[in-house]
Amino acid sequence: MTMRVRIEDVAEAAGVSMKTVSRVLNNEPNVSERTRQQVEAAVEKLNYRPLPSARVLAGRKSYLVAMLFDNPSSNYLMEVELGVLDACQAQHYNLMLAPLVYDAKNIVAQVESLIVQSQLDGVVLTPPITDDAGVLKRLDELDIPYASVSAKEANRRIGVIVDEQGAVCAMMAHLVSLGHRRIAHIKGHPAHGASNWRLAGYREALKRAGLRYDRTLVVDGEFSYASGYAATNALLDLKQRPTAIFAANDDMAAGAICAICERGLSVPRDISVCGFDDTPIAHQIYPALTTVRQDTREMGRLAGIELLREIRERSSGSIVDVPYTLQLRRSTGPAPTT
Amino acid sequence: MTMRVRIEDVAEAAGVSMKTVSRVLNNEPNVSERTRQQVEAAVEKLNYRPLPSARVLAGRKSYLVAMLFDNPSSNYLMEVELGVLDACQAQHYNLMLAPLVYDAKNIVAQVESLIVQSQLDGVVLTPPITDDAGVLKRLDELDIPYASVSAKEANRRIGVIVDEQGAVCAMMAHLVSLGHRRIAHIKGHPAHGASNWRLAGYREALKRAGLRYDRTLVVDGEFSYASGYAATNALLDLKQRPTAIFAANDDMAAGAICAICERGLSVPRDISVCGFDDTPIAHQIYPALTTVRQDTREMGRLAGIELLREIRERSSGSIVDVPYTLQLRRSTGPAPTT
DNA sequence: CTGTTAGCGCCTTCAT
DNA sequence: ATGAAGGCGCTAACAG
Repeated sequence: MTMRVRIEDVAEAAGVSMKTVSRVLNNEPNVSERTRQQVEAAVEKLNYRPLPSARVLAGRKSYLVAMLFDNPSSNYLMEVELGVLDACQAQHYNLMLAPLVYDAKNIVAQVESLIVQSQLDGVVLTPPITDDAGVLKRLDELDIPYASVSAKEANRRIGVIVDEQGAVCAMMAHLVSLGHRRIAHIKGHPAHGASNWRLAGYREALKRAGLRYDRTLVVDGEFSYASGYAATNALLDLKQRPTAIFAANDDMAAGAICAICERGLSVPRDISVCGFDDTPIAHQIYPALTTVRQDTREMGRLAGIELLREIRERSSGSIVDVPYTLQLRRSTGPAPTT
Repeated sequence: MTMRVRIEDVAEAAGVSMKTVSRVLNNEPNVSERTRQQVEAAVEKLNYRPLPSARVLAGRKSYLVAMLFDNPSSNYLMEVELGVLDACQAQHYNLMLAPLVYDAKNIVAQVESLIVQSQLDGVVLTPPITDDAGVLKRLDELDIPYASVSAKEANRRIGVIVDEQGAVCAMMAHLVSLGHRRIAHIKGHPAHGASNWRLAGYREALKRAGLRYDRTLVVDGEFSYASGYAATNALLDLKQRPTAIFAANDDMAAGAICAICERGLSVPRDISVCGFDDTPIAHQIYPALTTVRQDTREMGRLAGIELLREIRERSSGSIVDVPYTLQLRRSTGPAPTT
């Protein structure tokens, strides 16, 4: 039975006092570089990790942050979570997962109770909670630092974003270069800011390409496979079908491909399809999906880093812009010649 | 800004010692009924709530359990995690996520350090850590309660299982009833017990159907999409192709479908494909995948419940058998008539 | 720059 | 049945 390694043991191993070890652990100033390295070596060697309860009890901080999310079963959130976890572990913070039931009626109360009961030092917000005015207001009132992942423009203070509108424009340009002129768009869930940006990018791209905006080609969706499937069936019933479909996320694009195949049509020969996110499903369907990749895990990590920075030193967290990349795969091809 | 109410304040208000208040709070014996009521009244009046950190630091329990896992980006684990979270929240325990690098060399040390440093009250094990003899041995030595999700038979003490062999047999019977005689199997990752059960079920089913075991029809895989794709290409290169492919999980089945489509063949007209797990991808690919469904979230929840039961009262946790169901979808059909 | 001395709020052990 | 003293592991405040 191994005994727990305490700060005292690290101090002894490094030949310094407990307090000096504590300084190093908390990135406090007034430690010489040499001493810092000695302490870090000892921490590494003994594999020391501070006991959260003791820190909380002695100090004023809880070293606990939570990630707030709504729809728990999405690949997107899983990836973000792992990234946030990376950031927290690197700085010896604990991460609490807070699955919320996104119900406008009591969401604010849920959040407040969570923060007070658990003594949270800060929270990471994910869509669509990033854009709930009530939650944001209460967070400000409680003076709790928070970082948002892909918040709407108006709500951005600290966190990460991707230039989604630019990404959509770039993807649309690709479709246009393939000869497509009738390009449809399946919108995302209206509560998510991403839905707006992606739609904005779609319209912007049409304008740049000199194509007119045809509202019959823009249909509602809600980010789910089923909604993409339904939306595509509506598009296929049109007198004049689109030659390409840009779905606001991969799941809906997968649903679109299914609907197209079921009618005996071929992707991309008859209709090209592209998505957004580059979730695992993108390369696990046939044909592999052309999509926009955003590094969600990295986004989570950066959001975590900015949050912790803000917690450590107020007003020092910022917005980080994470680059996107186009993943051109088999689901897009030249427009059919009519 | 009010000062925090401490146990001392309650003691004073009730006219007793701190320890007596503590006894009442923890339902310990040796408190007269009259005293108990006085204390409870004081607690109520002052709206006192014990501070978790202080409790953990002073006591021996941490109210913290961890879920150990290896491959973080799998739908399977995400679901299990949510289930475990359900169980923990219901009993006011905290869940810590422990992504491990499964490297036989230091996995035991990683686990030990995690447990000791974080003062874990128990852990939930997921495959393949469930079957790492070194880890299990050390867990027993440390006398740390643990619950396993789908452990190998020999390692089952507390946790949840599914009759995977029976499930595979049932699915195979379905294929046989569709007229298939040349049925291939893509094996799972060798370190996972599930791979063995599924292979065993495959052989068992062949025997029951009076079909001979043809080793050229059984190929290696490792649960990844890419491995399913590669394995299927090998099968399609055979002089005598299979008419059905049973992949040990859904990701590999998706890879199989892709490989088949790429050769211009059709699923299920030329070849039927089925998988295992019923992860989201199963109904997000075309054609929708016939597969075995196991309720992974429920499995996580039950594993959490059994673990907490064991923590509360030793030797009271047990093994729970979770039922499976066959999901018959479009990827399987009648065997082609030769 | 570094070390010493007190606790943080609660539970444990050992008295009474 | 109850209480007093001591410490859990860490950090804040104050020395040097």
